Amino acid sequence: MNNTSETATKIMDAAEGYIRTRGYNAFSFRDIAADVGIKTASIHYHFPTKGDLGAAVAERYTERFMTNLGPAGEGSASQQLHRYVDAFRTALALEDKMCLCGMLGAELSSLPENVVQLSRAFFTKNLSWLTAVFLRDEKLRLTSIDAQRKSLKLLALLEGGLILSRNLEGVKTFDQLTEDIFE
Amino acid sequence: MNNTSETATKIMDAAEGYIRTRGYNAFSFRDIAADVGIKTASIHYHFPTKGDLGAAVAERYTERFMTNLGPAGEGSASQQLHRYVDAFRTALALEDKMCLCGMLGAELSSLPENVVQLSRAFFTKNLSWLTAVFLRDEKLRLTSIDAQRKSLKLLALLEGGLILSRNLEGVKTFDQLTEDIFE
DNA sequence: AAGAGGCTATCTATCAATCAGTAGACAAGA
DNA sequence: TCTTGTCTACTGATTGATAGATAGCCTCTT
Repeated sequence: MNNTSETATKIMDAAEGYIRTRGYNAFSFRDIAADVGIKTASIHYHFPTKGDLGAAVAERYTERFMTNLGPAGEGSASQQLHRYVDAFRTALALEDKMCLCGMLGAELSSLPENVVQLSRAFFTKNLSWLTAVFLRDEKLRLTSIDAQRKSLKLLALLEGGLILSRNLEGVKTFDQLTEDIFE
Repeated sequence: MNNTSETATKIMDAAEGYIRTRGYNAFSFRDIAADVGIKTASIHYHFPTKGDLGAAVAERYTERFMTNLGPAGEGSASQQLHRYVDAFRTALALEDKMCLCGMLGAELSSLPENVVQLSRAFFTKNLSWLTAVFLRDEKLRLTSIDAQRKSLKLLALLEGGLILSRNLEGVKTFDQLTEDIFE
């Protein structure tokens, strides 16, 4: 049950791909097994239940996402905002994928409790990071509460923006949505 | 196969409820049958396949949603915008439900083709309605393109806002997201 | 009026496929 | 020998869907 082994990584990769395109309830252990080239029983060795797999994927995704962003205090606020929006844009442009936690957050009521908590944690971590960036922006000079609200609105715009973009005109739609958020 | 009969309506009500809370792939004919008080075979009489049921629900939802909004030219632009945002807010506040097509839009890649098309149609109809309202706003004086972009951004904010609100602090979060969209 | 036929809407019973999950054998490597 | 990781083989439950019986009701014909 070593979740950093090569096989475990491949399983998580496949699961993450399915969740971000179809949703948590639209993939099976069979799908994963076929992709990785193993039997379904082997998946259970690494991740005892589907909920465990979902939780591991959510945790890894959040960690990787935050690591890629880097510390909120790094570079200029404007740079950091661009980097943030680009994290979403790239997923859409290169792989036509949703944000993992945007998808899980929508499916909320049909998920195991631990997955729900990890999805929520992604949102709160993102909001903290964004709020710190907005507070550092010298042009804006925001109060703490205003920075929080601005973060909330940006995150909502991006999560909803991914849904709309995938259903309408893809990256073109996404770019129309995000073009003027940097003032 | 009369989809306006009392039973068909109850089936659609139940299906809509499940889709808007759990998603399309997280409910079964058994769930519906239990709610309505019939057998699963009876559902197939009214809606031959799950895709047919999903499509009927999406069509009814869009129709009802647009009817409740009324014509884009009615009342003041500001009134209409408030009414629009309130349509989303009410669903969240009273029943903790997503927008049907926000949910379907997220699950895009795991849905039957006709359901995808109807979900997309909901978005385009909403965007047309919003654009017409924004263009009528005398304070804003927007170009057609700017009105379209503003519509896109509002819809994305609301769809993403529902996801975040359900995962964070409910209506409180939603109100923080929408408080200043009326300038 | 009586009854035959057809339509509507439900039921029982069942299907093959798929689901997540388990038990236990087996092989390779330490 | 013990651990790690995979396999075969299986389970019981659930999935969407089908076949066919049945009952109630309406209409047309005799």
